[in-house]
Amino acid sequence: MSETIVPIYDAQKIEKKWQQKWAEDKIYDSNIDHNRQKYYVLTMLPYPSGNLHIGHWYAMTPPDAHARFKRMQGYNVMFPMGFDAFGLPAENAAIKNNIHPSKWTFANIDHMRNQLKSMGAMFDWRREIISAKPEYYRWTEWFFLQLYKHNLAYRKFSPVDWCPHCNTTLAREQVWGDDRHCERCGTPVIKKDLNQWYFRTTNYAEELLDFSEMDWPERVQTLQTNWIGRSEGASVTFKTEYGDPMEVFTTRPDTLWGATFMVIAPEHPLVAKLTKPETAAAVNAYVEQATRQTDIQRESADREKTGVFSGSYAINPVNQARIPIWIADYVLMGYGTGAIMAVPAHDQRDFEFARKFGLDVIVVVQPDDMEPLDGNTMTEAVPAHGKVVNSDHLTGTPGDEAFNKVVTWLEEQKIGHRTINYRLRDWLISRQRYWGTPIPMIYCPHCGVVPVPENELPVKLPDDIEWKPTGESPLKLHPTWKHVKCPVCGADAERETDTMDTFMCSSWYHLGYLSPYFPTWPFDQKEYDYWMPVDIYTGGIEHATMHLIYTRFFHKAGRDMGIMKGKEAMVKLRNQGIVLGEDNEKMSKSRGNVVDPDKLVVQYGADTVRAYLMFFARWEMGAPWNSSGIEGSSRWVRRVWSTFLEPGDKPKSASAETLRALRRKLYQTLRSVGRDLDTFQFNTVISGLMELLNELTKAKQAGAWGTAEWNEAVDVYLRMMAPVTPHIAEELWAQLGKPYSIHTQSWPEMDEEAAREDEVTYVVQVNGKLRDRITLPADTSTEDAKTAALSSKAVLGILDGKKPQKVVVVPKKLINIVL
RNA sequence: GCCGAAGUGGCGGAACUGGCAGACGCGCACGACUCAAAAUCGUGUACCUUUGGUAUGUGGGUUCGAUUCCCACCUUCGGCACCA
Repeated sequence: MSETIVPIYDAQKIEKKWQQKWAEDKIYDSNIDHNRQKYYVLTMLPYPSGNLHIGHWYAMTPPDAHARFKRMQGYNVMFPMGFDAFGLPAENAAIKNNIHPSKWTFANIDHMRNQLKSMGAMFDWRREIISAKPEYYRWTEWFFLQLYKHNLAYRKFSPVDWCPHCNTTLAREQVWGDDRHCERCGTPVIKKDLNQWYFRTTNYAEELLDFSEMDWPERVQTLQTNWIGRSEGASVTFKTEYGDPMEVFTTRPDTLWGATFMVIAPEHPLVAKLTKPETAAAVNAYVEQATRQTDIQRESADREKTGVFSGSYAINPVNQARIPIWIADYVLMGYGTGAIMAVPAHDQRDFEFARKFGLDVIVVVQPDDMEPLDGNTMTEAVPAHGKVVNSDHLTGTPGDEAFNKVVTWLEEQKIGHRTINYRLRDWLISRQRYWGTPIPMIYCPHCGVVPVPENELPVKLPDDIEWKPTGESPLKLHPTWKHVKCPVCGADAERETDTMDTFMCSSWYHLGYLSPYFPTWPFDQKEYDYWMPVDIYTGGIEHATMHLIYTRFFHKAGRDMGIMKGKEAMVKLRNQGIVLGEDNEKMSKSRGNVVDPDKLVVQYGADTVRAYLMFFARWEMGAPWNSSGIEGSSRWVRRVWSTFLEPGDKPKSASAETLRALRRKLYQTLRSVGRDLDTFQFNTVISGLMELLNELTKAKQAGAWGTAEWNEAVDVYLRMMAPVTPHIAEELWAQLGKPYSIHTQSWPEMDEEAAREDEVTYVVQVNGKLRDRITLPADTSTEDAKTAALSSKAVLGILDGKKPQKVVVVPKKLINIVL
């Protein structure tokens, strides 16, 4: 063989060369083309932390292969990339290193953009957006104003979750775990009373539960459904002795007659009014210690119930019973109305409370399959549904009718109505930080809350800023920034000094790419009408209840305001898993198990890294990194190189049978690789290509090199490889004298005839056990196959003259002889 | 406690509609090449009491036939959780 004339595979050189050429030739520019079907591929944009992580490669390069595949199939594909550039790390770095967040952020972006380019992805960089640029955030501000105009943004003074380490408030979604810690830094959150801006996400609770016409993973649907937490029930208005209405929510209106007391949260507004002089001392002490308690202590489910009697009574509207009102922290101000009717016989929490404080337990539901219940002797609540008892005119109602019957009656009596309660809260967007989008509002002593006029947007962040982590927004401490004239009356007024949650920036970035920094509207309508909705969106599962709910809310609100169109912005969603360190732990600097993609690119080349990331795990599962595993992908890439470039022995001497087999395998692979690139089964894309290479090697040894079939196979192989390993595919394409560029070629045509099997191997089973294999022509009739199986030596030996009871023939697969 | 996902060789994983379990790769072993090593190439690689038998977390079921469908359980991971 003539190794000397075959160039060495130099990934570094090839990859740089082609990346440069593709950029010069603008082959990945995506423009409106009404003659072609559009395909918008979107991958969650990175935060410019400073360095690209292997996780970014894992998240981005397989979708890139998918995008490239779609492009070869003839779609007009847009695959944009940008940076989610506002956020705390920049500000923390600023404080630590005394460097301006903007400087830090934009330097990181420049570095990371180059790292991203080393992937060889088909990003259309003309469409890049950076959320921290005023040209971008003016529209984030504008969206805020639209939400405000449409009464979807409001300001409220209330206790909010506050991270003492990040010195800012957090949305409910950003508080995680049993100990209620900050999603970003892990510090347990505390409560603070602040005046904050909210979006009415709860207005869309019901619609957000509807996933029809969406191809989103079940897992995300479940997470979001649980997060929204819908419960059907009734709202019933009790009255205090003084006539104050006290609304409660219950999922069990059929137990209303069993309410023996009421419980209100320690923060409930009626606490003071209901407290009698003789109970004041106890109530005040209880409320005070409840406030002091952390949420961790208050919310642990196994904790013993505590509470105190308010001194007042309420009237149950269904039977005029006079029942005591208690104050207890097992009732949460944040869910329902902060007040409950307690039915100890049928709710375990109420039962424990009643037993501890000696309150009545009245049975009003009797399940058919249980002994008659007795409130005085029962040891736990019976939450099961069943026949209504002891409930005036409703006594005797079967369990399955009780709910509707009671609610209808409540509505007739005008004491209650059917309602639905959600766990979902409104989205708290105020952050007491500098590096975010300013909230474009002004507080005027005469006019109150006044929005900044749209033609004055953007409200820009000041550059000269002091870094004092005080818990107040740095904008508040700036000497001049907040002082403005009221746009309505001209009086001295003050700007809002809080900035927005960065999830606000990422709620509409998919629209930012359509026409970056468009001057007159958040996007160019022509681009919107052509490209939207996003055809496939990919990203990490950790955003299931944050970004992915916010962005759905944003789209629906935008649609209702006439800005956006359609039910959802992202039709299809796929989540990648996590690449763990070699030690099977999450990668972190402190563990020292971080895999650096830059080093891998230097060592193996981007194509090998791409191939390995697609091959080594099920993409949606993720797996621990394996540094010797990547050698396999590297070998594959180098074997492709040498197999295609080195001439074979005995060229053109292969038998017709060899060449037929080669084409068969080639087109069978084309079928599976195309299917798998379409359905995100990247690992089998690579294994399919590996198998085919093994077949090519065999054919080459058998003298196929130089034949028309060989050349056809190489051509098809390179096209199939192009989405996965774009550089080596382009280089080999060029070396073999084919016209530039392989990435503007179309996906190979399927040849069904070539892929057809001439022969099929039937598995012969006796009683389901494998006994023989027989190879028959593909067009053998089932009858002939059966005859062949029954005359197989192995079968005859087992049958030993007996007659089979039954013979099952699965065409082209299997024959099972049942004795 | 509730909701969800996943359990297949030493490892990552494959198996399209219920039809040959373990494709492909890693690792390992042996061999070729080499003075030697690396690289490369080739062969082998689930287990056992081996004319056969057992194996896809465990135990059942449906079926001629189950990794695949059904029931119960176990383990791991993720989410929610005094949510009325």
